[in-house]
Amino acid sequence: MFEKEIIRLLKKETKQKNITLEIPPNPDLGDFAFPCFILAKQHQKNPNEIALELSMKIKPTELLEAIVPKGPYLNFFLNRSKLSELTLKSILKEKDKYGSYLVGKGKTALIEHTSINPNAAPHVGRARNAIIGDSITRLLKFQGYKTEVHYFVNDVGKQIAILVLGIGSKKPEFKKLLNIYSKTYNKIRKSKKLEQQAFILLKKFEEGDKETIKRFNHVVDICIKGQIETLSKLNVKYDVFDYESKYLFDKKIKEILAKLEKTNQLITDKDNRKVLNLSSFNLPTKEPYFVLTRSDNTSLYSLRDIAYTLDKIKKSKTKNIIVLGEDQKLYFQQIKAALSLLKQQAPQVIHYSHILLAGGNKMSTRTGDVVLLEDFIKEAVKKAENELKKRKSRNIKKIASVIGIGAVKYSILKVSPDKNIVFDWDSALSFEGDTSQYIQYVYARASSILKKAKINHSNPNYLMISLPEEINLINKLYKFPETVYKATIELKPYIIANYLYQLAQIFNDFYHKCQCISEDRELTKTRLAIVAATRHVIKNGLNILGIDVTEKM
RNA sequence: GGACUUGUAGCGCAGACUGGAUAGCGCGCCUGCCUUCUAUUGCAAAAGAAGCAAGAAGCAAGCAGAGGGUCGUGGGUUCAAAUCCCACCAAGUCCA
Repeated sequence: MFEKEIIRLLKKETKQKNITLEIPPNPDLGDFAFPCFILAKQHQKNPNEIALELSMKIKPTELLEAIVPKGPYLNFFLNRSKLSELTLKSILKEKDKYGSYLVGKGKTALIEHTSINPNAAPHVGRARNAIIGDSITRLLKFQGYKTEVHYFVNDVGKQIAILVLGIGSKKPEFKKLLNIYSKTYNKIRKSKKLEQQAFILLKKFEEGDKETIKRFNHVVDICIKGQIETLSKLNVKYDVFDYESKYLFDKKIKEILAKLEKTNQLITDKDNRKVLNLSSFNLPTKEPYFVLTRSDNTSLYSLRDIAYTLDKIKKSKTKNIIVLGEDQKLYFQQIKAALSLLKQQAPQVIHYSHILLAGGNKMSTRTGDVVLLEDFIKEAVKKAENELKKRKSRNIKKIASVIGIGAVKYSILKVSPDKNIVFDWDSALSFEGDTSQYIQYVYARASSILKKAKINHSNPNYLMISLPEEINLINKLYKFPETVYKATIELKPYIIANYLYQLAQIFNDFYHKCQCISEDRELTKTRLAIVAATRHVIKNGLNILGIDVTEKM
C-alpha cells in the first residue's frame, strides 16, 4: 500500500504510464527509490535536476515522511510509525495466516512429486525432489489452494524385473533391496542370458501372467512401503498413489493412439513401432521421432506416461505441477509436445539439478554409489543430539529430531534448484551460518523472551519505535507477504529460505541492540510486539519449507 | 556433433528473468572484547599457596572489526552491464 501511494503520486506528477520503483542499496537512502533516467532521456535533461524538481513538487503525506533527491534518484522515506503500526497489527491479527494473499482460494492444485522407481531405498539425491515438491505443496496450501499430492509408481519396467530376478524366492527386507538390485544389475551387464531372463519376466508381467504379477507386486509393495516410511520421517505425505501398470491394459491407450492418428503425425517406422513425428517442435534430438509402442504394438513408458498425464490434467482444474530431475528435461518437452498435439496443456514443471557426491559422481542406485536418505537423516539427528547435550538442554530427543530434520530440508531447499549440490558430510551437517537451526534459534529465542516477560504486548506504542535495528526488522516483516507471493508465482521455495535467513540475521541485530524487557513498561510492550510478530513470521515461513519450530533449544 | 543449465572472495551461496547508487551473505582466515579453568610453560634456583602472562575450554549456537573480487574469458548494445546480445572456455544433464 505504500508502493501504491508512491506510484500514484509519481504518476500524477510525471504523467508516465509505468512507474517502476527500486529499493535503495542502503536503508539510509530511503525505503523506495524512483530512478529518473528515463525521464531524463525524454526531456533531454540531467536526471539529477529532474529528481530535484520532483522533490519540490511532491509533498509528504500521511504515509510518506520525506521525499529526498539523491543524485539521479528520488528517494522516499515511509512514515515509520505508520509502517510499524500497519505491519505489526496485521501480523498479530492474522497470526498463522500472515503472509498469504490467499491467491489460491477456491482453486485446486495437483502436484506430482518424488515418484521414485520402486526398486530401492531413496538416496539423498531423490530427496531433493520430495523436499522441493513438499514445500511447493505447503506453499500453495498456505496461499489457499486445495492441494492433492500424487506419486506415480513405475511398477512396470526392467528395473523391477531385475529386482524380481535378484530376489528369486527370498523374502528380503526393504533395506537389503538396494544391494540386491545393484548386484543383479552388475551381473546382468555381464551376462546376456540373465538379461534375457529379465526381459522374459517383464514380458510375462505385461502380458498379465498372474504368478509374475504377484512377484512384481510383492517387490513393489515392499519398496513403496519402505520409501514412504523414510519420507514420512521428513513429514512428506502423499494423497494418491497411481500405478503405471494400470495403464497396461487401459483402453485409454488405444484412444490416445487413435487421437494421435488424426493429427497425421503418428507414423509406423521401419521396425513397425508407432512413433510420433515431433519435427514441428524443433526439439534438440537427432531424430524428431518419439517412440510410443514396440513392434508388437504394446505400449512403452512414454505412451503410458501420456495417458497418466492426461488423467492428471482431467483431475486438476487450475494448477497442475510436476517436479522432475534435470535429466528429464528433454523427455518432458517431448511429452509436452505430444500433449500439445492433443490440444492439452502440460503440467507446470519444476526441474532441479542433481546432488553430486564429493568426487563429482552422481548418486546412482544402479552402482549402489549413494548416500541413503535414511542414513543422512540419522546422522543429522545424532549430530543435533550431541550439540544439545553440550548445552544441557532438556527434551533432547524431540528437539534433536526437529533440528536434524530441519537441517536436512533446509540444506536442500536453500539452494536454487538449477544448481548442483555437492554432497559432503561435513558441510551438509554443519550447524553454523546459513542453516535452519540459526532460524529455529531465533524462534526459540523470541519464544523465551515472550515467556520471560509475562507482559501482554497488545496496544504497543508505535511512536516509540525509532532505532534503526527496530525499523529494519519491521521493514523486513513488512516484506514477508510479497516474498511469499513471489515464491508462489515462481514456485521457488528457496526464495523463502533466503528471506528467513536474512530475517533471522536482522532479528539478532535487533536483539543485541535493543533490550526488550526493561523498566519502561511502554517500551517493553512495544518491543515485545515486535518480537511476537517476528516469531509468527519465522513460524509461517518455516512451515512453508516444512520445517518445524521448537520453543526451546 | 546438437540442446539445456551452471560459472560471483580460499570454500558454499544470494543478486541476473525486470540493466541503475559503494556487488551482498555465511564458513574459514586475521585483530580486539567477555567468562571460566590450570594438565602444560614462563615470571621463578626448595616445596606449597596465591598472582600475572602464555595456554586451554567456554558463552548469548558469543560480540565488534579488518582483510579478501579480472562477477569464467573476449567482444557488442547502452548515458549505465554481474544482469541483455554474440563467440569461446570449463562443469553438470540430455539427445543415437
